[in-house]
Amino acid sequence: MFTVKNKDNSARLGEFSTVHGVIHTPAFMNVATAGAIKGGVSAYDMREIHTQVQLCNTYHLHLRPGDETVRRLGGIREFTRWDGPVLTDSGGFQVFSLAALRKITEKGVNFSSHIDGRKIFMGPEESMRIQSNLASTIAMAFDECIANPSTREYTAESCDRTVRWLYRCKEEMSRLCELPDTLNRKQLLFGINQGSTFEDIRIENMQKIRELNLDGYAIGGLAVGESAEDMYRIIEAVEPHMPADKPRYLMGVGTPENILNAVKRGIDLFDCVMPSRNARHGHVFTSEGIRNLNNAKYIHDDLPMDTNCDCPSCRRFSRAYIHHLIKSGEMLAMRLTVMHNLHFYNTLMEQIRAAIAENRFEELYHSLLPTVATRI
RNA sequence: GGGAGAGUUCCCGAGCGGCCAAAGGGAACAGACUGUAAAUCUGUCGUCAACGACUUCAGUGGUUCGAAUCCACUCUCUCCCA
Repeated sequence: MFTVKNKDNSARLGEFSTVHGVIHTPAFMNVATAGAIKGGVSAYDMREIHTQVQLCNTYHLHLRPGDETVRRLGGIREFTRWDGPVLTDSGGFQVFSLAALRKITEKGVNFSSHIDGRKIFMGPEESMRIQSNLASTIAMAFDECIANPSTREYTAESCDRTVRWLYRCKEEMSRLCELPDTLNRKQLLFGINQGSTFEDIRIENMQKIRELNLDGYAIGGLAVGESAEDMYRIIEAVEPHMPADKPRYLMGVGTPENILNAVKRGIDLFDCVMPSRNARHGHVFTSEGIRNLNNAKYIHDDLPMDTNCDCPSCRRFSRAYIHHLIKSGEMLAMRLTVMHNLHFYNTLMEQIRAAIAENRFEELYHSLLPTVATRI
């Protein structure tokens, strides 16, 4: 059940009620691909950094430890001890990112496992069954994330196939939710819009998939190499065709700047690997801009990573200490920077929500934009 | 005192007459990262007025058209025997 509480121009403040809790939107979902946020952040840390939703991956958990295993252990929420909402990605992105190891047919995709090279098949039905076993709050449709650039012909052909897959996803999900021993019989299903950078294909695709009346809609296949302008252009083109009463999720995006721009254009949900991955690599997002804590200039810097931050890391530790931990290869460095970056993203979303509630989103947008992408 | 071996660019370590400013690591410095095959990857790493020039392979002297590589002596270190 999704309700829009307030609209500030196109920016929306929403409440998304699920069986596993309410998600206040706009929200950033914290990526825990294999059931944990990389960098040593567990479910009990996630409350401290204001996480609302955990995102896990169908493909990874299917390979290891196996979705049947997760099911026997009570589902992904019980398994990871994260009691809030969980969104599972369908494995569709792996169709794209493991491109060298796969073959796509109408039925589905043959992958080569990145772990041991063994052949695995995944189609819409397999993806739904796995996600049903994982018992996430929200399942994503099995799609093909089209590479950029792609030809018009290939894009059209792939989108049509993804729509056919979507029908199969919905049917299989409905069937699974009817089964008495299904762990989450209220599992939600989101459809995914594709169409590369072709506005007309994007719109046509959106019109087709909204007919299925799914629980939410995602825009996929962006932030895969196209310019930010192209990305915003596509969002602007598609957004008017997305149901107003359903959550809208921009998959895999992005930088704080991207998020501000997407919220401004009516997007409610985000996820991205960037805050956690960049943190592991020493880059932290702060209220003053982006810092690279690898840099020698932090050797004697006794201030916290972000002087305006009250995350567990900034409340206690200095840039100099974290710089030293990075240089020494201490895993604590990653934990502290990852927690900070996710806290930064999660509280950025809180600021955005507060601003929309008070009809001052534009103001926030203009005050944040100049610093958020600056390297310091 | 006798014998054996070794000294290479910040460190470790290859090279054993020309293709050597010198492999490969490490360290250091910088950069990338957008539904995570990523605690990963890339670049720089003797000096300079830099598509070229200059100074380097413990030191000094020599052999050679040409030496980090061969010879002599010196210094330093390691090991073995007394």
